[in-house]
Amino acid sequence: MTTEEQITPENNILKAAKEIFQKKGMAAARMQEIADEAGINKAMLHYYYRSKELLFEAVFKSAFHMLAPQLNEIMNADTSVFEKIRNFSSNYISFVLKHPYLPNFIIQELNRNPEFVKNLIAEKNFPNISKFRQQVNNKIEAGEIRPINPDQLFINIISLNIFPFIGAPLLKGFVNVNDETYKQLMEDRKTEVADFIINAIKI
Amino acid sequence: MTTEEQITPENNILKAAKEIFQKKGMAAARMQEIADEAGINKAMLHYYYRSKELLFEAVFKSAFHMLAPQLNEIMNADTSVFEKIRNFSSNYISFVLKHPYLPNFIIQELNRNPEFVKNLIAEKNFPNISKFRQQVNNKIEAGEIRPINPDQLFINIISLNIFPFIGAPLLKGFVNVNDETYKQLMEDRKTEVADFIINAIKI
DNA sequence: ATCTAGTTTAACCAATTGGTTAACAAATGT
DNA sequence: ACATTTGTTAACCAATTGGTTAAACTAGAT
Repeated sequence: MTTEEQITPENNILKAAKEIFQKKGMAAARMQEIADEAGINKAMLHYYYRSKELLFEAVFKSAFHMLAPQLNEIMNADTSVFEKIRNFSSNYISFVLKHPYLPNFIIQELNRNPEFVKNLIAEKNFPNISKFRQQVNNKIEAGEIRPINPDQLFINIISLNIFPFIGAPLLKGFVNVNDETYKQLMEDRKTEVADFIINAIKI
Repeated sequence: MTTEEQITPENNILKAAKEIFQKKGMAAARMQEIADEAGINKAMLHYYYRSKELLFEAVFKSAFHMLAPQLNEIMNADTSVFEKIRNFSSNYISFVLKHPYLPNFIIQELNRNPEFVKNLIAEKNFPNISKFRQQVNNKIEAGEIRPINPDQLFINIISLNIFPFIGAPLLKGFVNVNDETYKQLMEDRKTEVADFIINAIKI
């Protein structure tokens, strides 16, 4: 009983808008282009979503809701720190390989409009890492992992999983590989990233 | 004898254009806004740089040349792998703390136009990591560090150093800290990141 | 059949944008 | 002193953009 994607005009528009907004960003996206992508008249966009700004917000929230709850679920799950690191890395890389434009879109638009994050925090499923923090501190006290600021560890986990996608064009140049080889590197990271992190903190 | 920043009209425009382009991106930046920032007439922008596209390219290359040579120098220096990791982390974080918009600007525009990277690769100072690769492989054979694909290690180094700046708005929300506290986290990373990486690979 | 509500379209509009132009001012050379 | 190049400005322009409108089409209700 997954949420069936109905083929309402709203969803059709949203899908087209996602495509264009995520590829070009808010400023460079054109309403006409979105209408073409959706195969409808431009006026329909304004009929269903009042303005470009509102359509963009709908797209952004939809995109964010695809990513954030996953993070939340994993971080608050009833599993060990190491399992969380493994699950998150594996799940996120798999997910992003299927939606390559998503992370860059979110990061970019949050940089463009940092206040936007306040809206997101207010929502119910906004990721909360307090449980993770506690678990890390417990492990440190138990002498099972090296002393580390849990926030820094969290930042490291996110960085290692997300940046390789956002920085793909640059990194492809640096390591000098073609798209296919780079994709294989990303596949490998599903397990490599977690191993790397766990090695870094395990005593 | 550092390259003195002359106060020619070209440099004045370039500085203003950097400010605006890096804050808003190519598409959202307005020529009038750049002119205002530079305190000159809009027509002057076209007098010194023919078009928005060319002005943007000048800004982009100038920005890239601030970052890439540093990477190249450190990676090709006559120092050990561990020293390179420490130097790079410390230098880069210090540098980016002074130029917070830079990494996001470069990453964003390379995603918008991935072919751009081909131009950059052709330039003389484009980072080359072959020496680093060789050093890592030697260390692995010598049994001093764990087996790891040098390219993956390189990607990890870059990710851990750069993403916390690009993803700052999001990460500030996740770890729930204010700007000042977050900046302190970044200061700490000058040494924490290198420690983390070295712990991950050292046997 | 016809009324009504929602849906769709083509034509239109005002504002903005990158870019040009032609006249004017300031140096620079002779 | 004069001419020529270089720098600067305000006014202008064509194209594009997000958004509107009024008329037409559809489908269900009566």
